[in-house]
Amino acid sequence: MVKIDDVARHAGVAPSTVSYVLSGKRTISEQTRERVMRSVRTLGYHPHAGARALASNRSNVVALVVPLRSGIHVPVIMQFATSVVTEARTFDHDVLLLTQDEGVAGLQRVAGTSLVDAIIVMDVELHDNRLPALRALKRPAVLIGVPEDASGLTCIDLDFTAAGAVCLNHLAGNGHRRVALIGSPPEVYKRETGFATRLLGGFRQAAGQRRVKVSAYPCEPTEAAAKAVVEKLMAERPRVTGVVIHNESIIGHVLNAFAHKGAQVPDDISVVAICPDEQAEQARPSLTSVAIPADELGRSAVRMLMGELARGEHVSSTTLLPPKLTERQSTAMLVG
Amino acid sequence: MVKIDDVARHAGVAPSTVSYVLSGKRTISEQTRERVMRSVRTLGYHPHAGARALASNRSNVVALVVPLRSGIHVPVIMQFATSVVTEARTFDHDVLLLTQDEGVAGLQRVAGTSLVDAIIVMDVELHDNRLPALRALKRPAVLIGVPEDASGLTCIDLDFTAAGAVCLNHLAGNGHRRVALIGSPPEVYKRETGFATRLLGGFRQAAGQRRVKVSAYPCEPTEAAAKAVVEKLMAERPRVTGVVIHNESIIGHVLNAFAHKGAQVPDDISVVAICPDEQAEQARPSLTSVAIPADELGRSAVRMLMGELARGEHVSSTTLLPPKLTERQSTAMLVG
DNA sequence: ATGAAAGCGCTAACAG
DNA sequence: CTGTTAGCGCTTTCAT
Repeated sequence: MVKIDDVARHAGVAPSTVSYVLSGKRTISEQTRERVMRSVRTLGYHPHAGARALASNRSNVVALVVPLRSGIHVPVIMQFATSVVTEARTFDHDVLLLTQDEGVAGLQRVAGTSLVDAIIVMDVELHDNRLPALRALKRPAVLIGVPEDASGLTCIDLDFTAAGAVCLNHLAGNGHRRVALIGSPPEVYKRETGFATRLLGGFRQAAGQRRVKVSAYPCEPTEAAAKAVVEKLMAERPRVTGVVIHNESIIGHVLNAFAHKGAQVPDDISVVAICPDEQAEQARPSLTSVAIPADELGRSAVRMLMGELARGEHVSSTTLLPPKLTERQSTAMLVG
Repeated sequence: MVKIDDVARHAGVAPSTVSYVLSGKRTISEQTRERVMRSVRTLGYHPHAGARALASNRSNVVALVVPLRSGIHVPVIMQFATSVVTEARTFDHDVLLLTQDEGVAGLQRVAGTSLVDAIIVMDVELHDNRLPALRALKRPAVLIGVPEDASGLTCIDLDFTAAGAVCLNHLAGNGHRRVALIGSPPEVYKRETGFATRLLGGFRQAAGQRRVKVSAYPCEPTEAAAKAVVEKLMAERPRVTGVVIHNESIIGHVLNAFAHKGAQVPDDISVVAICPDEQAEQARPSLTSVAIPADELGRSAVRMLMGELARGEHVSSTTLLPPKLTERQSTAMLVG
């Protein structure tokens, strides 16, 4: 392995100069910079990550904790993870992948060993058991999702309360007076995962203001469950004309079920989904939807972390991205 | 931060003894081991990962390169990644997540800086441009997928050739004489991703031996494309009674399209899928399928890497996992 | 079965 | 603008 002394010798400078050229932490004359860079390239020099981490107290790695459980659409996780990796690379950082099942111990391990400089935690629940550990950590962390008590923490998420309201208001604005929400599986609400609860809350509150009658139907992520829920809905509330779907996995199945029962979208039923734009565009008919901005969340999470690392000081904050509703073919004005 | 000297002092031993207790690299009396472990716990000691990597020339991290492109079912990637992380943890290793778009440079970076001890590369193509770099790397690597020239490399994959044959033989054994393959998007075949090409090859070869007439229909991963392909198939080859689907994303759509055209599965059409067992079980009707063993591939990949790291010597090999076909409700004996 | 001490390769004062 | 040097915290010979 070629090391910094080799490069220094080859370029006729001091090792520290090579280090400074590489880190840009002090001004170097264009001459020597070039000479050093040439040596770096010809020798194929790669600084040793461990040595660097030891000397600088920075590993240039961030941890990403991904959920494994149900209720979160896998493609959204992947999209988020990809966005985190890509953005981290623009800051010269790498990403260590952790699964949620390591829990608190995993966080303490990677932070305690200085394996990572910072942590991103996906899918944080309202009463997440990792919150105390996260607060006690000596490294910056950003949570995707907002716990009930976010004090001392940095959180970011889509504003699901506003998203619920936006969906309802869109339907109400189109004249719909009876609207149903087809949502996540019951266990997601029980577990108190913030996003499902918040969306339902915003949905209900807006309904109250608009004097729209609403009902909620949790739904497991299977075709059979989707079909059953649609049948139950149509039997129990035959006068419902608007539906909000907050469960990416079953969107297609719900649409098929409506078609099967002879309900045309949007002629008989208007549908709004909360899902990635890509999915909304591919559906037939294309879906009016509130986007799940996985890319933006990932990018923002990384940027906030890098900001904290650069400043060296921690400021608690929670950022809620405003929902963006895009009108497509699945919603229409209620006639008659 | 508490360091090894603190632990040593607290336990009344030398730092090296603490190190040996933790690594188990030499025999320690039960007495001192316990004393040291108690000190470790009471002080909350976590060895510094960078220092460790520098001194031992081992980072205890493996890189996982995941694909971003189309043609690979996202849930399978996640399942594989999860399995890799979980298995790596049992060997006290962590996983660094890389995306394919960093290409050769990414491999050289993480290997060159000693950030990782070993590398797992998913979705390797027949003529993958990373092969030379992978061969030249001074660290063990295992490829998921088998390139045309696998010399000097360690590869592992499902035996897709055998899988193609198994699917065809199952249908042929049930009396089907005309069988179609609905496969991956055309670009996957053009790109020469091994698995699609191999499956098709095994399928065709078995058909030749069995004197079954076969045809192949590439298919984009959208509902519209699936519907179009089914219509085309039924128009062009009305006498086809058996179908193999090798494209996880469209399985549901294909089944719906058949139903829509009045073709009952399995009464009119027998269907075999290549997909994760979980997906096959959830489909209605449940699908006779050859499993994509993402878990097992992930576990095996990690184990092979750990083996090489332990032995310190590289042996090239390619492991093909035998396909396992599970009969479910979607295939039946051809009658009439 | 345990200690002592020499690095591992780099960064960041400090010095000029 | 550049060089000198003292560590960063651990592992691992070499000793005993």
